[in-house]
Amino acid sequence: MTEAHPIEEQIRAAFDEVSQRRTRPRRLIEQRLVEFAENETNFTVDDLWQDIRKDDPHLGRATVYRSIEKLVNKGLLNRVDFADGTHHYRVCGHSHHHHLTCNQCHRVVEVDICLPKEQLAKIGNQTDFTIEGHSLSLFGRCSECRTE
Amino acid sequence: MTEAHPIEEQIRAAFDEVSQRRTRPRRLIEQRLVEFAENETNFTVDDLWQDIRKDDPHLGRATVYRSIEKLVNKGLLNRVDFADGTHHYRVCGHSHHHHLTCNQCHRVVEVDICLPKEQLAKIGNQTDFTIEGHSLSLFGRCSECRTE
DNA sequence: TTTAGTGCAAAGGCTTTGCACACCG
DNA sequence: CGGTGTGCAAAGCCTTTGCACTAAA
Repeated sequence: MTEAHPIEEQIRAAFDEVSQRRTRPRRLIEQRLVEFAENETNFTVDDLWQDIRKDDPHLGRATVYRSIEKLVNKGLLNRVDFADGTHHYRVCGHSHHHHLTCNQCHRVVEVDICLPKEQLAKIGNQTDFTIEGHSLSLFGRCSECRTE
Repeated sequence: MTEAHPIEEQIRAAFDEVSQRRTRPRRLIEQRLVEFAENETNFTVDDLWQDIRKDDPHLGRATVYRSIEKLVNKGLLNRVDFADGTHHYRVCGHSHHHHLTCNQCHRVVEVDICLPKEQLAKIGNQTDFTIEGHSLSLFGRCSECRTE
């Protein structure tokens, strides 16, 4: 667990880049995001809001939406769409990786699996597309949910 | 363009399995789906509804939602979530493949790229998950949009 | 005739927006 | 102080649901 730039700094830096004032709401959001990042937890907008409201019951839902939107654009947060139509987010500033989600408990782990570069290149040629990106999610069942 | 079971039959068969009556709305939906399938077009619920309303202005939106839901469960339709939060569908009864979508014109082509089996197995072991499925989408820019 | 399937409109979630106010710098 | 960022509530989407009615078998 050694990092040149701990996640805390990354989050703070991202916030600094998308805003000019260090307000109370943003500090609170920052706090939670650090926690979520450390636990590699995924969360919904509402999760985050409910969580923050324990500290500040007057903080508005819209504020949370507004912050999340900015951080997603900045690339710090990753949006994951579940099959049931709900949207989840996770802190994902760092290196390229993908997610494996448990179909039952929705636990997420990061995995370092990806498409072979040569295959991507081949597809690019075949289709005459410039490949700019991809999204990959694995689904399965974790050991705990399997034994239940 | 030769197929033992043309897409038309596949669609009809899927409908037959999820319902008991061959109603006018379903026939209309069927028709459009065949077109969409042939053109490999992706569509939203609303696209489909608007399209059908040209033939039958009284057909209800809810009916379209209800049919799509059944066909998705049946596996005939594939749901694709775009980054902007919109949901698209495409007819996809057949073999395993993934999609490459143009970021600009949203044209979709099917590609036969996938994760290496050995890698999937390795991930399963490392994480102690039973891998049950995956979703993979490629994004890029098609030749036409690139040259504009 | 029976009842699956439909159409309509209302209700439900989630998300965005408008606007006056608060508070950071 | 000045203007960014906030809170609130209203409005907007997309989607689902309840219910009386239509029409397929």
